[in-house]
Amino acid sequence: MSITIQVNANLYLKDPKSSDIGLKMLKEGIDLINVLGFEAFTFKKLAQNIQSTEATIYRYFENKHSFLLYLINWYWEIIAYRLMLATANIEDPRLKLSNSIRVLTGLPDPAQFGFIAEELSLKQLVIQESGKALHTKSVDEENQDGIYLLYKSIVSTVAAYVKQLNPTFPYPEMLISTLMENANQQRFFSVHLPRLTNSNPEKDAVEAFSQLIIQKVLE
Amino acid sequence: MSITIQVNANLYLKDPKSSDIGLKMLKEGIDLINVLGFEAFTFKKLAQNIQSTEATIYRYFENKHSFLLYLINWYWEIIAYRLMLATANIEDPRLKLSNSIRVLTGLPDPAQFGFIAEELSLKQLVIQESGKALHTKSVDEENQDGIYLLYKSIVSTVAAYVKQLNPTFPYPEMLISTLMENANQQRFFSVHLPRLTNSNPEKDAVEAFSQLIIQKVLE
DNA sequence: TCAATCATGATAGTATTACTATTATTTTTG
DNA sequence: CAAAAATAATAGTAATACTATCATGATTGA
Repeated sequence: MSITIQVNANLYLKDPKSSDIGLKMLKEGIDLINVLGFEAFTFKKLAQNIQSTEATIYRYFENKHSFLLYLINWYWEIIAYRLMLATANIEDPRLKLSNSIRVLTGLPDPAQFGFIAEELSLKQLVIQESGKALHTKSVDEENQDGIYLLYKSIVSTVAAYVKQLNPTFPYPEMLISTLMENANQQRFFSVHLPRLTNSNPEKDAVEAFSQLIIQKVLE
Repeated sequence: MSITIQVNANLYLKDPKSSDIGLKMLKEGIDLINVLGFEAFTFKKLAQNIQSTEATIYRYFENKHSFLLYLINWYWEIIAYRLMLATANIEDPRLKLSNSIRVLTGLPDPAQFGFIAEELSLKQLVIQESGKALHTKSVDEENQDGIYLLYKSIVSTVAAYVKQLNPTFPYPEMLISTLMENANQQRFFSVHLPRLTNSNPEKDAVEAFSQLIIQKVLE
């Protein structure tokens, strides 16, 4: 089975998944950003890496920033897809929620993944760079263009399970967005500033922490 | 009473608090970054704003990135100072912790502030830009230079109260760094992506949420 | 199969940025 | 008041984030 995940059309000028060279841009782009960091990443370097030219890349993406947003949205699409799978045919809201928290904050199950090839390197990229995509003067404009619809719908879906379990809990969206964002933050800490966390790459504790919070807060 | 808060000496070439023009750099720099966003902020623009030159600013700060780190560290110094005040002469660890959470996640008490003039605009800057300062390829180097010592000591101090209250809780540092980072994140959401949160600028709920988490998790 | 269209490549160019360097002028201080 | 230090003025550089132009190769549809 092979799955192609579609990304919001406002994020590209020409669909990169519609051509070989576009696919190369995505694949090599992810790796290059992971190696160089987003600041040092340039379309020129990417063009060299895929034996193409800056002009060609600019025909697919308006600019560097859009390219990053595209990749992050792609990641969210994967998460949304996994979320759907993980909650399908489950009635118990408690289980629905706990499966969702696994998808949002856990590490991808090695037994399961592989069929979305870029998932791991994309996750790496999101951990390192997603903060930069959001915290710009252009958030509001991008929000208007619907760039964050998917992100909001993920939070809203999972927050609904929270409401089901505990209708009087006053902060369902805040609880979910906290745990979601925090998962990336803690994994960044665990590599670079380990004193700020109790998780580490050998024994990842981010999901356990998140499940604990959920359980304690809603019990 | 007037308080001057000292910032880590690795963050500047020449102490900006030691001269008039240096102080202007800080004051105008904060405002300019808040207006333009860090990406569009340049030393040239700052120089124009303070009737000085790029060269002069470069004698105080190695580069734009260091300037941002300086400002964020200054904010942490203020927080550390407030933390010290808020926990002085208190024995009960429960109260110590709850006062600490107020300092880390609450809004500054209008009755109290004013004596550190830049506090409000600095907080604004931290909410918008602090993610960018951390998520760079140079984190590890900066960490080696001791840039994050203060941040780590804040987390460690408050985590110690958590341990006192509940010695078997397995994630004290993670709990505190989660709530600390989240406070900025949620306030960003409340302005730009309100569907992701249950706090809003009119009725800020970030501290209440944080205190609730603490209470539920440690009870 | 051939022309038209389209995607890409090659190359050049521009304004801005993030600095560095040099020298002149002003301010501070002993 | 002289020497030292700080700042201003100005110029310059390599890199970046694009835009523009035109040639070439591939695709397609009549």
